[in-house]
Amino acid sequence: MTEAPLQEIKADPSITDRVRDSIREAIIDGRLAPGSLHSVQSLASSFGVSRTPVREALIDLEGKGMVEFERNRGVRILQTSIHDLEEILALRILLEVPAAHRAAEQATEETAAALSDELQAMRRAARDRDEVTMMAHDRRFHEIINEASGNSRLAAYVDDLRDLILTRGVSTVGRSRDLPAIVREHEAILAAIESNDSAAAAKAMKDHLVNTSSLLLRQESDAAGTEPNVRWAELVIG
Amino acid sequence: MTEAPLQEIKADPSITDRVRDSIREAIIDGRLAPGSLHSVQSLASSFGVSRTPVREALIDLEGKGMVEFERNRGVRILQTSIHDLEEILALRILLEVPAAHRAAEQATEETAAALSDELQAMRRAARDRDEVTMMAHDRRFHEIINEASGNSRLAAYVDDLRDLILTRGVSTVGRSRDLPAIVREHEAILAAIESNDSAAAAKAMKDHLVNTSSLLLRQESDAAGTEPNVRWAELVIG
DNA sequence: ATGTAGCCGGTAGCATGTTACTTGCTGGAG
DNA sequence: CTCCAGCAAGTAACATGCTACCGGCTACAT
Repeated sequence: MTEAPLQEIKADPSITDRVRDSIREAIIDGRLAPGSLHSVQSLASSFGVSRTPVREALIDLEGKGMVEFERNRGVRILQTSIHDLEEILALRILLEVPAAHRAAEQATEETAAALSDELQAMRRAARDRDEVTMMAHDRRFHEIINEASGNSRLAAYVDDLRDLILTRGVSTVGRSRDLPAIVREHEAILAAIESNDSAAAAKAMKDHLVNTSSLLLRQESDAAGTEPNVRWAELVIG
Repeated sequence: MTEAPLQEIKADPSITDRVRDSIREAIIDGRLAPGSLHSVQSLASSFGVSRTPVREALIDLEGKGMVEFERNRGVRILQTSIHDLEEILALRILLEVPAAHRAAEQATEETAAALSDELQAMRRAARDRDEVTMMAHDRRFHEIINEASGNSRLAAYVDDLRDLILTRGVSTVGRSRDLPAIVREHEAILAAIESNDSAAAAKAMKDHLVNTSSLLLRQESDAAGTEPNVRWAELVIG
């Protein structure tokens, strides 16, 4: 006979897990400056733990391309270059547009409702000019779609890629465009998914990502040459 | 004035690096059986090193989805499930078909020559019925194309995905189809790239990957239901 | 002033010690 | 025979010890 658990077991995140999250946050918000060099020892004492979990967390982050060990020197905080940004955004287009297509085919009531919730939260954040909250719900919105595609690896990989974008310390928003415009693009995506119109969902997602990419790359490089990411975008449906 | 180096410096791969490669090989060729549980201590003594580099190597492999730590129990060798296989093959189609398109646009003499070399080696291996050598050159062939697309992250990610496929211990070849057929598919890809016909390159790559996927999934699941990976394939050009 | 040999502090990489926990086993109670 | 408490073995996670090596600094030679 199987008993229902009285209480959900607490996952007991390890010290390594917590340190990894802390370091990732610190990199994203710039407290660990791109290009700067740090020793495992100094990080460990600032967290009040031993060197081992810090080192293990850094090995993880090295695998995701956020830091790099330099033998006998320290660990370098990496900055994603313009070229990295182009690669990452191209990958997002290649993966998320088909994912939106598949998600629209298979979307259930629950996923549509969850997306609607996130969109509502984005509207509120847009009204309040709260860019940080906006970004968080934007991220969750995309994550739900990617998971609804049925390909969990795709969702996880895109999520990792987004951390790398943040490593530049840029907001997707940018000065030139306002938050309501972004909300509108997501509304189009949601509408297509709700009506199970997969072709429209793909097109809406593609438009959104191409817009975001162009804006981001122009904002970062300002010497706006030809944008190679639109050439990748030509290679997906929608 | 810059001097030419008298001798190429040897990169001095760390113990961790060598252990990681050894463990990966052992997983792929089945010496570390899928689902089996091992202690860091036992692995360390079998390699004749201390526990630290072994643990660090395993953390790397955990990030790539090949193993999983179980607290106070050991480290579990993971087997990629049928569903994992579907996800991975879908990702390869999504990424490698556009990559072939871009590679054909930008291909130089050198890349075409390198591809030709690999293809030649594949022909020899096919004639000798040497499946292992065949696979190695097949892998390198795809890697060259992916790198020629200009997106190094894409190439690196696809390479990681291929390790996961091998974790099932399957050969791409299968009993049902012969090596020369595979060579022919690659010949079509190379021909398109040599003539800078990007649309044809994408189509050839798509055909090749869809064929390989179908074969692999049928061989593994043998209860061949509808194959969801062809539904992903509909979403890319070619 | 300039170049440089050698010292020295600091570091990652690796080895080893410690701890809390999980699990299989065993033996005794019912 | 069945059940389970408690013991013992083994483990990952974490802490700490050790070492070769890198690079900046200094001070001396030219």
